[in-house]
Amino acid sequence: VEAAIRELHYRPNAFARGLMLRKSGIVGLVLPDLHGEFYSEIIRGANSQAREMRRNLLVSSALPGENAESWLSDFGQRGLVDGLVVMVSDTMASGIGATLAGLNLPIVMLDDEIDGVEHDAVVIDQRQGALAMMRHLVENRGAKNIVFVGGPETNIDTQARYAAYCATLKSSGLKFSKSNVHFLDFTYDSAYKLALENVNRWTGPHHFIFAANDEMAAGIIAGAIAKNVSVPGEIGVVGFDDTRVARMTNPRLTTVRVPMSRMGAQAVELLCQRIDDPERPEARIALEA
Amino acid sequence: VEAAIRELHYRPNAFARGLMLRKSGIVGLVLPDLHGEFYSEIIRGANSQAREMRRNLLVSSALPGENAESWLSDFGQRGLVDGLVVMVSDTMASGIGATLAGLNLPIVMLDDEIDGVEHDAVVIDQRQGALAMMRHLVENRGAKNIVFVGGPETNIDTQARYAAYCATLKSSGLKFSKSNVHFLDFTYDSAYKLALENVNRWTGPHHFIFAANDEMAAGIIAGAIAKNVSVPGEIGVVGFDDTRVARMTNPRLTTVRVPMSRMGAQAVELLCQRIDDPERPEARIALEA
DNA sequence: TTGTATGCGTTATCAT
DNA sequence: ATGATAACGCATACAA
Repeated sequence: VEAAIRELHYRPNAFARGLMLRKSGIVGLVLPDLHGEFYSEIIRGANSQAREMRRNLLVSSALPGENAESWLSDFGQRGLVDGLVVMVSDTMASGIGATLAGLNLPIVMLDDEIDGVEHDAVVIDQRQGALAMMRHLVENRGAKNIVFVGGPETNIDTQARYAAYCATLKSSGLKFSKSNVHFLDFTYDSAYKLALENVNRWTGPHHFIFAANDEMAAGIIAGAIAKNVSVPGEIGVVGFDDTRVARMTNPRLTTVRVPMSRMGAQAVELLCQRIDDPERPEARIALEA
Repeated sequence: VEAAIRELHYRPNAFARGLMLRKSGIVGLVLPDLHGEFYSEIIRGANSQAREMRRNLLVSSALPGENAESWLSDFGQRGLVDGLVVMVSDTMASGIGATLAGLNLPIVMLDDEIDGVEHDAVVIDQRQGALAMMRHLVENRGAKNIVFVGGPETNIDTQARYAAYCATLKSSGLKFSKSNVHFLDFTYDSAYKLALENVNRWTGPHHFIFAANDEMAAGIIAGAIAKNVSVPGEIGVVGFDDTRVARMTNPRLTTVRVPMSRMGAQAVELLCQRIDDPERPEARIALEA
């Protein structure tokens, strides 16, 4: 038989197999967006772990203006994937939770959780990371004034980092000012523009800018330099994520390392474990920033 | 019937459907690597086009040290995917061609072609782009000496860009020197190191460095600055790809735009067209750099 | 241990 | 036009 298999190049048919086993060997990875190094690294980690687990990886991100929920439920119920790794990121998209619950599929949430539904999760301890950064600015660098530049206000990462920002200001007796808080879109260009308009107001001894990702931090640095403001001489800028851009700014960026590819890998590992053993208790892995 | 479908949340089973139709609605995207913005943008374009065509996208990249060919043939013959978009990039991996031919699946090659096998292709006119850049340096900037910093010597993009480099030197009467050619690995860090060691030798009036991607160009600029060499004062540096880093260097990088996400999108479109109509004549789309 | 038959959920074919 | 049934390729339960 083995000889015949080789001779005829026999390969079991995936559909017939799936029909009996109710398994495809495919795990889905659903991301809110595919732009930038953050998502790219998650895919890379997920791919590598999927290969390790002998699974295939189906990647998908909703197009802007598309009804992600109806697509997701349709897609999930056709049985093509054995489970899903889902990242939502936007706190406005609360309907997704109910949709996922209705799928009756193993789900691993990335960087988020949904109530009332059994699912595994991989989260990054962002609060701790953001607190560490803020503490660093206040305690080691004697920060007197810190500007916060976030992504969209409804973004879950922005919220976590903003909360740590507020908490640290309070606990260290620094004054909070609404005019020190800006919500952008995580891009270099918008941060660059913001810096052009505001950097003169921002500068001062022991003044810092805490950007919610590295790309915006890089944009702010470039904007400051364009306005002849010296970084870190007249103002300090720090970022978040530790993407490759953090090594490319001049000076190199102080940032918070987020294990992006590990997130993807861990999520896929958790998912495959649960597919193999549906009875396993819920797991929630927190990765350190 | 329609009412019952809604009431019971009926969804056709993907396996049973695939068994009859011999179609899964899944297209595969096989990349040599998932590192960096280049591949990330290809995935983004492919995803967006796949959604448009109501297909799902399976992404995969071989792990280092893995036998990609046996995996590919096994995978392709199980019938899970309706077709493949394949990027190889390394001219050493010539065995892949025969493997793909044996699959008897619709194939779209990215940035490459394989002989003796019918397949569609999406290529970037790199030669033209690299020639344009070289001509710009020679004609508009009066370049007298140009250093070439490529990726791996077996990389297909490196070869195309290197060929244009050599051709332009020849046609414009500049002297070629083996010591002006370096093959690295496309990363910032290795280019940074290379610059630290060589930048003093490189500087001079009308001296330029032509890096085969933006990341290495950024690394070279940073290395030069670290050695107190002014860019572009004492030496000019140009890149390739027009990734986001090109906007982040200071000064902004002169580079060649490569429509990465368009590549991914075009490839998926071509693939789906062929899946729907196997008789369609071979297509080969060249995108301008 | 070896061989045979049934069912998985569809689509397609054929008889009504 | 409508309804019954075979076939897709495999895994599994059962008979030999």
